Amino acid sequence: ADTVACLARACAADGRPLDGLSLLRDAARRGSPPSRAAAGDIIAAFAADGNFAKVSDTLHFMIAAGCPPDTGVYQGIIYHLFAQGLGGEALRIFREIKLRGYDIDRVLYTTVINGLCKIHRIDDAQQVWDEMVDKGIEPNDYAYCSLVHYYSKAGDFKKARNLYDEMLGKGFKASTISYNILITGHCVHGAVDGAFGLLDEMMTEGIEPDVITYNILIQGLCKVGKLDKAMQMYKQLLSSGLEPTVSTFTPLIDAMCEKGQVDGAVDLIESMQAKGLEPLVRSNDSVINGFCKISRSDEGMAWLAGMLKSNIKPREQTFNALVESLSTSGRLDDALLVLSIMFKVGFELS
RNA sequence: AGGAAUCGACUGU
Repeated sequence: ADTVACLARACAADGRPLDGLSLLRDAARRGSPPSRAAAGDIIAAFAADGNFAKVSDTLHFMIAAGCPPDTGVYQGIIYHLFAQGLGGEALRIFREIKLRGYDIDRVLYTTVINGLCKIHRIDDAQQVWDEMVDKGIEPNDYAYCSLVHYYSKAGDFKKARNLYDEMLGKGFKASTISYNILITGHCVHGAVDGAFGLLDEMMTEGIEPDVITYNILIQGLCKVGKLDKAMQMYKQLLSSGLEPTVSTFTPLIDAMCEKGQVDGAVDLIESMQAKGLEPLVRSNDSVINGFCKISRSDEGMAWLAGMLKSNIKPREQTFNALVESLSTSGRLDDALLVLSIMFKVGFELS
């Protein structure tokens, strides 16, 4: 029976929950009840795939086999429902298991609080928080961070900071993640000075920024047009030994193309590829738009050819910009060629 | 025991 459970969990981990479920069903038919852990893993795998019909099948199977799901199983389902924009269904299940007498633990409460924050239902989140506290469960750093994240993103830095300090007052330690949350809020609202103040603060406390910290700062700087400073942060990221990610480059490429520094953007794309990172489609669109903007539409067209060769489809507005740029620079034949490609991929001239 | 928090990705403007 342990072997069945082990194999079934391996199937779930490998993204083959259907195979895992058949194993458990066969075993149950031969008289051995499924393990909760294995069934739980299978349910989580179905939920991660958005296959909630199979989640429901597996739940019914567990109940019928005399092995009803525990709160951990429901936590996984609720988490994935929120993640896939099905918060209403998540809340319905949350209410239902409470009615059925399940004892809700801290992780499940926190999952619901976080899910509600993400869909901007802060009042409901607060209500669940209060319910948790009434039950004698103290919010931990995860729960605080969910609320801090909400207020931070909403631009209510005061409230975010108050909650953050309350968290510290309860003995939870500041971390790279908690600082990243505060820094994000400032960057989203263009308050880059505040963001850098927080960066100083964290480093003074001996908390090291990670690649996400840099990504947030770079994005914030690009947003307010401080491209030089953003590039400086990119270099600092490299010299501190961290590995950049796609999200490190995306705002830099965008901002450079926007400012007409298309050669710099192309260099960045080449550095990405040298590191094995593929730029987003959107970055390719930016390059073409950038070339058009600085009247180098021939290079924009060459970039388009490269995209098509790699089976990447530019946006409709990119085609339009290119057609316009080619025609104003007198390259009518090229403009018509691009136009024909545009129609072939199903786009219209604006 | 495991399962919950940060940039990003996807979709729209």
